[in-house]
Amino acid sequence: MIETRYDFKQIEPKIYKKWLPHLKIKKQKSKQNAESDKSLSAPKGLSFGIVFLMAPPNITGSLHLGHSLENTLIDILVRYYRMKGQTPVWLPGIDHAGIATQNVVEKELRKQGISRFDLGREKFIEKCWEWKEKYGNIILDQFKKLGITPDWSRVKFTMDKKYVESVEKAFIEYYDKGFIYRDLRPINFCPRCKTGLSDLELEWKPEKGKLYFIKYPVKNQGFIVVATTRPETILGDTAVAVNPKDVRYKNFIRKTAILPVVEKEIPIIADIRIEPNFGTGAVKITPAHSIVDYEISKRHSLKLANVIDENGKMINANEFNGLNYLDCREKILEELNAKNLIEKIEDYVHEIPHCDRCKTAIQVIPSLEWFVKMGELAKIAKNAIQSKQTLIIPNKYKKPYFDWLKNIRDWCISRKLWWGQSLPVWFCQNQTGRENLEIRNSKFEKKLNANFVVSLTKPKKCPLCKNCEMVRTDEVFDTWFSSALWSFATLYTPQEKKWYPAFMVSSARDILHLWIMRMIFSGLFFKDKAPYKVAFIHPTIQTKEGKRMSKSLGTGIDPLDLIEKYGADALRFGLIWQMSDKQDLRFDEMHIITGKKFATKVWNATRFCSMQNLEIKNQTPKIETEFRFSVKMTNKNSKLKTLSVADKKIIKEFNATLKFVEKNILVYAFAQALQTLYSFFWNDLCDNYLESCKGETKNNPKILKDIIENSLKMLNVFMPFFTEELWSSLDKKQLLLFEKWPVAL
RNA sequence: GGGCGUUUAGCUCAGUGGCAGAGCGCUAUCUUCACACGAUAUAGGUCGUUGGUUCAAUUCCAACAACGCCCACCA
Repeated sequence: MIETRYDFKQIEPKIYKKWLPHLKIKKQKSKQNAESDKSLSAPKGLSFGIVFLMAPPNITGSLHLGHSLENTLIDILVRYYRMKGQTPVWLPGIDHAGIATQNVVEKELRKQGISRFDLGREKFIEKCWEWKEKYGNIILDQFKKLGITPDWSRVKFTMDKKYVESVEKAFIEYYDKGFIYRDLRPINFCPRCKTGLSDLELEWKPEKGKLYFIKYPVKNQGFIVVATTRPETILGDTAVAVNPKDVRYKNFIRKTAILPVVEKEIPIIADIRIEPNFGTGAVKITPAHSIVDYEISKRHSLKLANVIDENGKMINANEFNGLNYLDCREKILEELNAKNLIEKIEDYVHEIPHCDRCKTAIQVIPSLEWFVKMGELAKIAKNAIQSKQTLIIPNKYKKPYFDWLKNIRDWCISRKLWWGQSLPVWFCQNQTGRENLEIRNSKFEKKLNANFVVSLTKPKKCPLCKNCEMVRTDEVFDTWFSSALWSFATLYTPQEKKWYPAFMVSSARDILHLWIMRMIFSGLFFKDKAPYKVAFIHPTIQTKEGKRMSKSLGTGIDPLDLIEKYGADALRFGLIWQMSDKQDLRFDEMHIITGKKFATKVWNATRFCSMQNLEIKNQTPKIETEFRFSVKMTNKNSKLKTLSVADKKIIKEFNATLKFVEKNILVYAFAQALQTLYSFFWNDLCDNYLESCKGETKNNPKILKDIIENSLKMLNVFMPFFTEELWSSLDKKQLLLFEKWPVAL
């Protein structure tokens, strides 16, 4: 007997407990798993095993709606394939998220008035582990509330011992194959986090400033005027550059300018990177404090003059030493003014990079860091998509993927953070390898690479000086270096190792480059196979007003609140209902209400059906037996007489719906599938057919039962909880989770 | 600066070379024995702007505009 009301708050947790023991993939059924069912149309030209990778959420806090959408859509596929008799394997996990987690833990400490430096490195890392234990579990619980069905016995964490080992091995393999080098070069440095950042971890914001036009004296030729926003970096200038085609400066090229204040001779060079139409068309080159200048300086073999340190203080700057760079700017301007070397000052708004995580303005300073050469890897990444080893869906994301690879820089993979996986690099204590690094010459690289060894374990004897106890570097990996290996580093056991490559991964588009692309070339580099066949990019969830959803802006919506209010089924319905292949999704709560109402509708229709059947049973038990054959009756030559016009109509409509839903699930058009199912159930089934069953019933009652039960099976992949509950109310022995996907009637 | 996307009912969005659709909201009626989280009926749109192709354009093409996102970073 079916209850009159469905109480999701009570029932959802109860149902999840029923599923839980069955989510563990015990044994891979040898041939049955991959490619067994030919009717499953894989994307053209692909054969596949049904392995899904969860994009491991950061342990920084709780989940957001993007996670809910992403994992709901994978769950739909997983449930679908499971009902199709496959053994889908969905591998869950969480990410240690180096800089992000370090920052939230620091924030927590700041509330108590302490910094990580007060605590010390070791204690701080302990705090991070405590954080991980707490929030890692919270996140997993949140997923369970959403009703998703990964194999929870295989949760991986990017700082698991085995995982870290894979990361170290990958570094060593890259290093041995010549893909990794160490270099002193300007990097984006966050003065607050005290670490370097990659280009992808910056946030650009406009800021009001001044553009100073400064006269640099040229030997025997008067002046050349350069425009700059940062006069203090004059101290680090090693050249003035103009565009080779710029006729105004034709006679200045290869001449010598006198650097003001410093009174040093610097060359005037020609480089195509200089834009003639901006400023004066002449640019001061400060290789140590500008990434673009550094690139120019490399082409012209210029020296690196480091004049600002990690704290924004002046160094190697004589009388200016120790000054904050802004104070230094004032002094320099005073001096230039005294010498009448300032032509003019204009107001100027320009984009300043900030730390993506803590929003502090970035300083560009030279630092010794580790880099991965991207040339070859970019080719691998490009080829994987071009050769269709991996499909990016929707197709439109291929273009940004390729564009990014065109002008790719080498990847800085070291971070000077505390929370993370440290590099397997051991330093000799008797050779610093750091002398005279400002001078770029043939000995430069030798010296740079003369004082360390790359090794998984500590060398017993220092191979360099034969004498010291080597010390492991305290540098850690960029989190993305580690998560780039996610597709195979999570496979610990021999059985798990067979699950490479996976079938599918899904993410929002903001990590297409950070994660998706890097995972693709990493997989191909280390395992010779692309890590998955399908990278599905789902829309980014915005507020209803089209604003970014973010906790700090107060525009975020907690999925748990919605589950509390409407239930997980309704949340899943609402998210999928709104999902299109557009790049954004403006989230509106009303669609969740629609989901909630729909669940009630289905609940009541099923209840009506079961009451009808009960009546039949009680009154005329013989009819029921007769109707058992009804499914077959629809075949051409069978007793069509027992079917009414309405019966035939609803069967036809059901079959069309089934076909459409299945087709759309397989092309990731989940919203279309769900909307079709919705209107079939509500309009065709409830409004028309079911109404026609009332009164003097000429319809075949078995048809109603069949259609409702088969609809529940289809609905189950979208809204698993209440459909499962209904199923058990219908006295079914087996969980709906394991029922077979319906076939046409 | 380069690229991408969006623009259809009050709101969030489907959709189509030939009477414009859904959900929510609104209005009216109905507590009829599955469901008021319901039923029935109604109102609401020159389908961003301007041109072009076509017998016919909301749909195809071009330009423009607004909004959003990504990439670059010009000192």
